Amino acid sequence: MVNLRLPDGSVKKFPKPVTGMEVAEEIGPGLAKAALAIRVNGEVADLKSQINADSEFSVVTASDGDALELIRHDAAHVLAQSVQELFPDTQVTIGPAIENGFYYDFAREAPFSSDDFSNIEKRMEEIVDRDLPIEREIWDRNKAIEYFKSKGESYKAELIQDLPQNEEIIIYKQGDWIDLCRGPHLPSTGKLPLAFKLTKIAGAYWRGDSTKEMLQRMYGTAWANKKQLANYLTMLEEAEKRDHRRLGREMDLFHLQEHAVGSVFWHPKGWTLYRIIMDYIRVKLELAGYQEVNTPQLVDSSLWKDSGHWDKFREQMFISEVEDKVLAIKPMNCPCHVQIFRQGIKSYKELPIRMAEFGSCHRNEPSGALHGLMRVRAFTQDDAHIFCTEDQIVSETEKFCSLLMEIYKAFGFENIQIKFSDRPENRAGENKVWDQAEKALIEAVEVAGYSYELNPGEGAFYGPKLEFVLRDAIGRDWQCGTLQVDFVLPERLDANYVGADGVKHRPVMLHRAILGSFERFIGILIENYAGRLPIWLSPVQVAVVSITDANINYGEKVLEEFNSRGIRTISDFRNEKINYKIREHSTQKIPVIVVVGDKEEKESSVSIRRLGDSRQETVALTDAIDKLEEQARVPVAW
RNA sequence: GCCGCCGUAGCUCAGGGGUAGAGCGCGCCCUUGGUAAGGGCGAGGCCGAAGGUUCAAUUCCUUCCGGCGGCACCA
Repeated sequence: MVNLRLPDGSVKKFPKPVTGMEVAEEIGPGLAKAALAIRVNGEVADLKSQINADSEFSVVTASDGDALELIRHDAAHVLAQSVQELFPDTQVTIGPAIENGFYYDFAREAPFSSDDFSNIEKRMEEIVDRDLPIEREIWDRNKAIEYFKSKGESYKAELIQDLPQNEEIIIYKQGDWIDLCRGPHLPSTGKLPLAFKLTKIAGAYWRGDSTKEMLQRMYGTAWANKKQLANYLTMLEEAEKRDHRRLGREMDLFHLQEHAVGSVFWHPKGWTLYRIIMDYIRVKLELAGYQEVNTPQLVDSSLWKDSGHWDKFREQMFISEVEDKVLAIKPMNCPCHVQIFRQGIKSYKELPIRMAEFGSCHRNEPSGALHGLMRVRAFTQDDAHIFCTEDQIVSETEKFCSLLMEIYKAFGFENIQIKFSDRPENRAGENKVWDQAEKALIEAVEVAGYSYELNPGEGAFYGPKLEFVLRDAIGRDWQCGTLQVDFVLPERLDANYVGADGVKHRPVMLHRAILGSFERFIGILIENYAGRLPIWLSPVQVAVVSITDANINYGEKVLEEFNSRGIRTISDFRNEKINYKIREHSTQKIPVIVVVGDKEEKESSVSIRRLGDSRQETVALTDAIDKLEEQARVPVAW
């Protein structure tokens, strides 16, 4: 007897083991037709799989959240079959479902091109039409290896060989096409909704290892229906419109050019934005008890050797040889901050010392990693190092976290996740020291009351770290802030303070940043707001626009009054129609357009129009200034 | 760094063995117009760089540089 509890709480009884399909048919023919798979005790399984014991049971249909993964995984298989039918010289490797779609990695001498997509998609649709049953089989390991070897599928054979000895070799068949796969799958290719599309072709290393050969990865997207597919494609277009590289040019914020690859040319408006953010952070840090410093760009290699960078980080450092010295452009600020700490004798009474620098750093990032403002070779961090005692780690962590949360909130980010990254392979310092540092940091974040997830092996070479990941308006995650506990560098660079006992002690160093780099953070801001920055961040806050030449004198007066109150205001008194000017300043994403015409001039008022809102409001000039001054102000807590 | 694609006017792009085109933008003129593009005229290009093939290269080939998409990397 098998008892199955259905989602509505009722129980179906079967005298002997049944397949998912049989249960679905028992419940109703409509459901049986819509069934794609089943869920037994929370695990998705093939419709044809047998249920031998009492279970929680439900049927997975296209509207089920788990259906998409099945659909995407099947789409990958159908893609692979299509490619092998059209291009028999292709070997298959792996092809999983991923967020929004799927990919399949192929090995083939000749490159595929996106021109091949329409043919491949057509063949995929044909295979769906053929409605091939998808059958699951368990094969003998050696037979499977022999089979794939005989077909010239060396990658598949390698995969099977590397599977743990006790693992079953599961094979899925659709028609005469066979793949090693864990499943589960749809019951037949005909169940795959015709709502997929190939999106891109790119290289990918075999087994994700850059020392191994490069395969050709074909990406696609797949959905439960055409409408979902269309929505997704629209969403991609929207995301492209908020690309900070495009908006940076359109809004005249910055540019990049090949004479300084990976470095930014900031234009006046972009630099204004940069400065607003920096000024804001500067005030916040001062209020939080930090002292700002500034340290050299070019530093002798001997310091980097002492700090450990020469060993662990040299590849990414720009080196300059002058006379008989080898200098490096600093990739980090920490060793320099230790030098400031080391000047004079420090007492425990001075700790914690919070040393901040808007530190300009250069790192020779791999060319393929560069990406607009998000990944550059020259950047400025909102960097600081807190020199403290071990006892102070917890309270400093708490203070830092609350400062960070407050600042993120001011920029409009409220969804923050914390990751804890522990010791990496390539590291400095004894294991004992790492034990100590990891324990201290975990304890600190727990006392501070934040939840976090583990990110094993991703710490900095000198210490474990917390990473603060913020989620933007369209759901993408960005790692910005960081807090790292470091027992290594103070040791290596011989930093010490005199304790209450009159003896020298090592301080602990907390490396921390909130924005990360200004460049990257500005990129994130632009994309998060799709260029429509909050008024306090807008490089130009107000445009004063005249209706006709007759209003220019009044317009000049309005402009002057706005600017004299610290509101960043430009004027547009050109001989153009008001529609034209509204459009232009709207596309420039200026948050407030102030229109002055005869009416406004006569009554000393202005008409205010806000970005994204076609309504207008006419208010007295003095009121307008008071109100906008208030709204345009930097949100510093006093 | 690796694989693939791409590089033509400020921007978006078309073209293609006989040294170039559109729209937008820009300049000038007309227009003085009340909330997302008024009209006319005009200027603007070493067709990424260097080599090669060819009577002839922006076009074909090679190399380099840069960009884009992934992969790897992000200490």
